[in-house]
Amino acid sequence: MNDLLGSMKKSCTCGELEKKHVNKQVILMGWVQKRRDHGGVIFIDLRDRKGITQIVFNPEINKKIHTKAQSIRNEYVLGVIGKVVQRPDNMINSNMATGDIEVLVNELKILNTAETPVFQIEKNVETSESVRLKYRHLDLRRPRLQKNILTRHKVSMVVRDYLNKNGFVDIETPFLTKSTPEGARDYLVPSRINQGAFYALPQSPQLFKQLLMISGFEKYYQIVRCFRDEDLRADRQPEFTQIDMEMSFVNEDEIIEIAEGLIKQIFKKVLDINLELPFKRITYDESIARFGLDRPDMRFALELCDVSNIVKDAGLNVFSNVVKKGGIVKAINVKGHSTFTRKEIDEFTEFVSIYKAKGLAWIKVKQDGWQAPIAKFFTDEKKQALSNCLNMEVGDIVFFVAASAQIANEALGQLRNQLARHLNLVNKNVYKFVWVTHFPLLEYDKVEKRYQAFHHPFTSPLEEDLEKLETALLEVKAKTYDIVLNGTEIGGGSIRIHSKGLQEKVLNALGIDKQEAQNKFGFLLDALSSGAPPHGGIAFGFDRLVMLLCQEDSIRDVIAFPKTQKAACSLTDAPSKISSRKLQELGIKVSELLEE
RNA sequence: GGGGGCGUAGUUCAGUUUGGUUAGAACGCCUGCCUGUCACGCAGGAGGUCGCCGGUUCGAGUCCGGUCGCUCCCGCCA
Repeated sequence: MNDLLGSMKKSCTCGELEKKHVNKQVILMGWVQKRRDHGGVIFIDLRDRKGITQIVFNPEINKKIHTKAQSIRNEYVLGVIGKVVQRPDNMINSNMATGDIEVLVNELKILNTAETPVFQIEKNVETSESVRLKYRHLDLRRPRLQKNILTRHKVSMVVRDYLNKNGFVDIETPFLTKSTPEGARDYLVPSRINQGAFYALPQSPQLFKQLLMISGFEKYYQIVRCFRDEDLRADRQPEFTQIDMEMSFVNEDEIIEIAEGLIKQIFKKVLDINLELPFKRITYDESIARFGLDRPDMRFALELCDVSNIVKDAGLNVFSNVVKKGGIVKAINVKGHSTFTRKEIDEFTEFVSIYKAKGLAWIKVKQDGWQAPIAKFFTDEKKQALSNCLNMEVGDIVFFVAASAQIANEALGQLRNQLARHLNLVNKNVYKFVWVTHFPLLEYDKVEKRYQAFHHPFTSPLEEDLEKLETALLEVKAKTYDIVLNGTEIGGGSIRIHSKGLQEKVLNALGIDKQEAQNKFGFLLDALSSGAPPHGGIAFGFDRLVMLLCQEDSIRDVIAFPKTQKAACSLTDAPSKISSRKLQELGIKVSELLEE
């Protein structure tokens, strides 16, 4: 039988006692981190969220309590009353925050016993993720997740504080909402009252925050859950959190400025790092040209170079044929690494094949000339041109990918990051931000055979590109801005369309005719015609941001109760089957194929 | 939908290449001893459906087929 808490009240935490508290009577409560039973004296490390304090049971001081303490095991929950005493000089533990003192116990309550945990509640005891997820309540006791979750809390506080002070209003938006045709797959919720009809969980509060601007709130924010029914990744969960913002009467610069201020505050308050503002800005086109990706890691150079014009008639068919078909040849010069082995090059070749590159050509620049299978195809003149373009010097190795622009850029951009990892060029303690602006408004989906919004269908085109809406859709750039930190997109936004006419035009370009537009977005179009102010906003991936601040590799490690890659919760076993009665109530019949 | 990795004591792993006696180690756990430890120490002990199902074989942790789970990635994620 456990002891009752009664009127016992924690007087301090296990992390705060030091020399100046000596002789004080204290009441501590917490979990047993470790017991060391010497037959005579028993030491117990008592842990709470703030730290660990050594408590001592001495049979000479209190025989009865000492006897009781013999039954204590790891993770038991204790309440103790005792006196803070200074440790003898030679027994001070300098590795411990509270190592100067210990607490001599004169009253002990065993508030709860505990089964031996399936894994040790300690730092640096490796445990597989499946076990950690199944016993998440135990994993959350450990220092790593405690720290991450507290960091997450701190970020959230800083965000709220900053936005509140800047006049933003926290407004909740519905979770039970309308399915939209564009974008990710929706999570659906059946309606019992309207059988056969479904709500969708929001992929983001996009339209609601625009409506709030139309309602005149001018500055909105929310730290809000979003839902997308797509396959998971280390940085993608089916439910995730955004810092969502929207402002009226602003242009891109004002939103970027507010967002930069927010990031600066977070880094200052959470990591005590002073970021320099403003962050660098590059356009989407420049980002793709120089780094191959729309989320460049700016911690290292290794820029890409388009060599199509030089190699297209160099007599090397794999290059010239690609250029003839409208593709490109891009190259990356890895300075000073002509020492790459055959095996390393093979690995890089295999790496780019993930991104559909069919091969990876290379040239090693040696003292006595080029060493490369493709070298013989180049005339001296071409060699010189290539050398100049890529700044090739003795000791360098250059990699080439020839493919469609999309594949070549993606493959070489990914290779760029891979090379940086391989060569250890990335410093984990450096934080390089960059804004990537002016994304295309639309892209062409070859599978669906139609245009799709690159960002979302409510994004405003650049004013100077409005005419191209009629003539060259794919050349229209948009008023967008993504913020990228060390190669990870942590946020993005846009200026929205606030005129009904333009919105209809863009929907039309997306292949949504007037009738369909009215059905699906009628409420927005109506609102736009009711006096909508110019407005725009941004959303940050809260989990990703916290992940980077915690130097974790997966957002699962900054979410208290994450899902597995099959979108299941190991702790609760969700999702699970439901009774036929409940299904009936909802008017839902599960396909026979799925039933056993 | 596709490709890669992993699955052996409570936990982390070795053993699988080349099938062969009783499947090992560390940590944890249990018992006893121990009055100054803090990775306490000493002595002893318990603990395994080798993910699951099937096949090959005299014999399978090991080989083959299937399946489930975890994970990384491609596709997907406006």
